[in-house]
Amino acid sequence: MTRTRLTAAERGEQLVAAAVKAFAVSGYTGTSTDDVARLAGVSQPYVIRLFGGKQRLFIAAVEHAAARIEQVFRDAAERSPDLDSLGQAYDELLAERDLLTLLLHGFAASADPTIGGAVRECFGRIYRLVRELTGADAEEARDFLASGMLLTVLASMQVLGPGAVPPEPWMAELAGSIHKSCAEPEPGG
Amino acid sequence: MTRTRLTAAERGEQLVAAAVKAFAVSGYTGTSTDDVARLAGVSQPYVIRLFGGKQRLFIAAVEHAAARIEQVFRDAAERSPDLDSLGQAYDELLAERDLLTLLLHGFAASADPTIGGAVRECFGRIYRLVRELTGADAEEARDFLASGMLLTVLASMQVLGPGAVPPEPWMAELAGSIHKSCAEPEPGG
DNA sequence: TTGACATGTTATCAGTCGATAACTACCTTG
DNA sequence: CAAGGTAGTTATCGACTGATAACATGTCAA
Repeated sequence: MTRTRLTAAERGEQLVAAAVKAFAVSGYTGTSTDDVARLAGVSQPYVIRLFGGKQRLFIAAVEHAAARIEQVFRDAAERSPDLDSLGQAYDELLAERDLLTLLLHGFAASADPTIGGAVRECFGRIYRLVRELTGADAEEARDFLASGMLLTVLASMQVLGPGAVPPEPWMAELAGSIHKSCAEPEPGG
Repeated sequence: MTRTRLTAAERGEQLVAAAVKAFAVSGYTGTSTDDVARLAGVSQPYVIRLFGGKQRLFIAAVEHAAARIEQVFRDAAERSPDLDSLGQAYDELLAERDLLTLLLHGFAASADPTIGGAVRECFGRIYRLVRELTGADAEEARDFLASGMLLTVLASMQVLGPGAVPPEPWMAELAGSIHKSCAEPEPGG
């Protein structure tokens, strides 16, 4: 029989994973701690006790998402330490839409000082990591992050990524011009 | 004596303006219809009756913000129909942070099908307008929107715009490299 | 003036939410 | 086995929210 009780650390990780999924759908205020609790199969008061409050759970989820992106970037840079490599890695992150949408909810929720502080720190860390891994200058890093933000927004709007909405012409145009710079050989060549 | 009663249309406009401000701070679920009502100086049930529900009020606010951006772009294109001109206009929109943050909340809330549909329509309309006004190709328009999304996120995070947080090094770097392409002469030259 | 419509309010409700308190069950260590 | 810490639950609460209903007030045309 499987273990019936987990350590607090294990349960915490499980809850953060559930929080990423739940908060990505409905945002900070729109998601109840009970939503997260049920997704992880525990009771709602236990979530509160483990994290000390809803806000801390949300911030933990945002930081988890940011850490995941950092990890993906590090892996990509290990293969090839340039912006193209990281860009390709970010494209693959579109498959994990929850991460990106959660971050977007975090950005939008920055009016709350505590959340804003945490979110800015995550963003700054990613910016510095991109420059450090690729040696890009400020302008190059800025363009890279700009593309990333557009992809993040499009993914959250379900214009890109798995389970995307039926494409309108403008969506196809936008998606088609993505990573033109990555120089895929023309189809049928 | 000033009129004590407004027409429904006038009150509606007033409420949409209040909704933009209120929803920008706390998002769709985090803002109560009573918040909006008090900001506009009317009772909460009246807001519901005028708009039919909270969701319709939110969508009206998002569409208002998008329409404002379209208007700013049209004005800019009338002066000079190129992307630099529109980019400069968008920079000035940073002063109206509410608009951009509200849109960001809208993007993030796209998991709701009704809101998602409205938000995607606004985004598509802006994309088409940019191409139409400037004659930009898909790739140019994409880069323009990407920069816009980064600016929107930075403004929402209070990294840019009025009342921004005390700048960290990475913020100064990101802000400093913005619109390098707009070719300001080097300082002290 | 009067009546009818449009503008707006107060009262109220059923549902939801985050958080606390108190209790229970499990597991390890001596 | 006993005991104490760890993991987890149920019960409950006060506050808040969106929406409805009923009522009140201002405005304009005939």
